Order: sequence, then C-alpha cells, then structure tokens
Amino acid sequence: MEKYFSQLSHSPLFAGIGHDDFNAMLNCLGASLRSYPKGGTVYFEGDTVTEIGVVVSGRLHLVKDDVWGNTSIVTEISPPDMFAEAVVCSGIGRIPVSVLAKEESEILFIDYKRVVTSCSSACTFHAKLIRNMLRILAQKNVLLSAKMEHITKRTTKEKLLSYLTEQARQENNRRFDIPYNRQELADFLSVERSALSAEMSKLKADGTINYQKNHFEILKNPYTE
Amino acid sequence: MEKYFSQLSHSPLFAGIGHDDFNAMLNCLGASLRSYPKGGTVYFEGDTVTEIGVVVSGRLHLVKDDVWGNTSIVTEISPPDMFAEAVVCSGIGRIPVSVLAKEESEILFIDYKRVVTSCSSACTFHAKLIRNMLRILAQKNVLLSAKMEHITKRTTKEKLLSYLTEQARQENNRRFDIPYNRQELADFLSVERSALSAEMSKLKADGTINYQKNHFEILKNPYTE
DNA sequence: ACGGAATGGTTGGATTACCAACAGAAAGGG
DNA sequence: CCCTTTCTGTTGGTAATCCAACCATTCCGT
Repeated sequence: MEKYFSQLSHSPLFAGIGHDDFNAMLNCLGASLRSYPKGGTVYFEGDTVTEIGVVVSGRLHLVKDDVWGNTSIVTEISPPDMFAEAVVCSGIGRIPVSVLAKEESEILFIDYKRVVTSCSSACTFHAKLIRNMLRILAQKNVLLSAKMEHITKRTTKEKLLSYLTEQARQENNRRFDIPYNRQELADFLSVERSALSAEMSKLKADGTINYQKNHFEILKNPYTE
Repeated sequence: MEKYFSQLSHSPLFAGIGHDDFNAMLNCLGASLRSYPKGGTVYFEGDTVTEIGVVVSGRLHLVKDDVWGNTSIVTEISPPDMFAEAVVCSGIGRIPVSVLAKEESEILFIDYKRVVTSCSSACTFHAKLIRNMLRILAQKNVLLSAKMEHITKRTTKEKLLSYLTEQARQENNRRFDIPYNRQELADFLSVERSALSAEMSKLKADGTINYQKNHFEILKNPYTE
C-alpha cells in the first residue's frame, strides 16, 4: 500500500489524513487490497455489497445489463476513484451495476461498518473519514440535482438556457466560460450536438446570447420576447 | 419540541433515536426552533448556510429564480422533511435555491459542525445521527442516479423502456406494478403524457409489453426487432 | 508550412414530440 | 344509482429533434 499513499492522500475520501494516520487507519478499518486480472469481474449486478471500493491501479467499468442482455457502460472508474459507496451507505446493499476490470486492477476494499463504528482506540481519522464521506455523497447529490434541473427541461433551447443561466448565476456574472466543448455539452444535456449548435446560432442571431468558443455572455431575457 | 417527538422519531434523520436521547440530543446539538409566517423567507438563494433544516410544521417551497427573475418551484417540503442538507454537508455553503414558507411554519435548525464533531460527553446518538445522515444522502444519490439513467435517453419510447426494464429487474420478475399513474410517470420521465400513452399503446400492439392500469408485463426484447 | 484530426456550424429529410382537444372508462361522492 | 371528476387513450396539425452528411476553422505534431 505504501507506494499508493501519495496518490490516495489526495483523493477526496482520504483528504486531510496524514501519512502516520493513513497506515493506522488501514489497519483499524481492516482494509484489504485485492487484485483482478484484465477482464475480471469485481461484482455481478445484484450482488450484496458491504465494502466501499477504491481503485488504486488499473481501470474499471460499471456496466448495466437490461433484462435481455444488452450491455451499456454507465461509468469508467480510474484511480483514485471510489465506487459502490452509495449502495453501501444507503443500506440498499444490492449493487445495481456490474463492475468489470478493463485492465489488471488493484482495489482497496473498506468495510463500511468499521468506518461508522468508532473503534476502541478512538482513532482521530474516523471523524475525518466520515466527514469526507458525507462531503463526497453530498457533493454528488448537488451535482446530480443541478444536472437534473437542466435535463428535465423539454427542448434543447430550454436545456441550454437553463445550463447557461445556471453558470452565469454561479459566476455571478453574465460573462463566463464553460468547461465543455460542443459535443461534451450536448452529451451532458442529453441532446444532439447539431441541434445544440443550431439553437446556439439562433440565440446568437436574435441577440439573446453571445459566445466565442467556450466563452459565453447572456445579453437579454429570452422569455420577454 | 415535545409535541413533535412522535412525528420526528419516525423521520429518516432521527430514526432509531429514543425519547430520552432525543431531548438530550437537541440540547447537545444546540438545535433551535424558529418560526416563519406564511409568505416568509427562510433563505435567499445564495445565502451561506451552515445549518440543516427540518420542517416540523407548515410547508416550504424551494424555488429557483433565473437571471431574469422568472421563478419556478423545485420542491415542496413538508414535515418531517429535511432541506439544505446537501449544501451544508458538501461544504458548498451557498444555497442554490430560495426557501419560502407557504404556510406558517416551524423549522428545527441543526448546526452541521456539531453533528460531526463528537461532543465531550460522547453521546450515543451522534453515531446514529451520522449513520442516518449518510444513509439519507446515499439513498437520494441512488434514486437520482437511477432517474438520470432513464431521463438521459433521447426518445419517449426509450425512456419508458428504460424505466420498465429497471422495474422488472428490481422485482426480478417480468410482471410488476408501478407506483405512478400515467401523468405522474410522464412527469417523472419528463415527457408528455399523451406521447407516453401513445408509445405504450404501440408497444402493446407490437407485443413488446402488456399492461392494465399500473400492472405491467414485459413480453419480448424490443431491441431485436 | 503541411497534413490530419478534432471541433464547430449548417442543411434537408425523416422521425418524433408537443399541444390541444375530444371521448370513453374508471373512480368517487351524495 | 346517477352525476361529477379524474384518468387514460386517441388523433391531427405544428414544431422540434434527430440523423447523416458536408464544409470551414482550428489545433497539433512533424
């Protein structure tokens, strides 16, 4: 594990946990490091899961099979990402996706019960770890909620404007940059790239917004035409 | 607070916390009960928030204003629901919605720092409360992720099939009931009710699914036409 | 500077969703 | 039981998206 410390110490889950604490913690939590060959299966969909997984090397795919066997990739997990945390913490237990190793991978497994149960020696990192966990779950929550706001809009135009005004609000400025190119923005909003481009052109033409590449400016209220 | 105990003790946040602990906990956490008149404002969008709110009476609306002042209701909160928990736990702090009292309301505010900081008297409920918090955030996470799976599909048909096959998978049975009527299902999937009905009729006609009211059955693979 | 790849904008035809309106079926109340 | 309300399915015209294809521009390594 020693060689992975510098990497893991910068991960959100272990943020703020020092080198000394780190080793003590892994012992206290009974963390286990397991390896999977390329193409190996970490979990099958529906498996009961009680451990949080942290990828320390390699690459995983979370995949979903529908009832007829069609497979689609939900996410890719690479170091130092975590997986299965929501299923474990929620108490649902049964994982809704299969987890496959796309490369030879090493995963650090942490028993959730031992995270939330204070040990006898009252380790200092317990509180830290739990706060980190809460922060991670809550942040993901906020991100998902924000995205949901945009995606539930019906038209490409509405989704785009919802997203852009949200960015403007966050920056507290009508001028702002976005972190996506057109294709990525289209994917994020679940729309067609070409339709997105077309809508952007229209909005620029009628003076609602202006943009160059990733820099945007909101000019007037699109709802008061 | 006493009169609200039976109600709050059944809320997810306080689940498993007994009557004795309950009062001790509120003291230990420095919880404060504040009242708001009908139409009053609990938070303005962008306010810095450090407390989790639990509605004990009345009714709140979380509303969102875009940059031009148009207002839309994001959620309604009624007892014993919680709000602002994601913003507070995530450390983001600035609340992305305004919180308004639609009726005269009483809200129990709990300082997050005192939840995650073990007190000197090592109260037993701290661990319980934190586990509850983790569970709530994680459950919301799982629900949001599942919904996102369906909504990111492009067409009404795909959204519907994504939802139905997910239900079939969860029930482990091709026959299952859904908890929504047509309008609610349409709202959940962010599509038109009429378009949804039409798609359902088509899928029934071509023998892909069958249904009566809220009872559904998946008959064959829609992808291998 | 050159060539190739990636990115962004445009267009036209096919598909799909939206909207409004209507009608039959089911549910609920008196 | 009847009446009203709610729920569900259907339809037709309109509007929007999707898809494929194409071109222009930018980016990047050689």
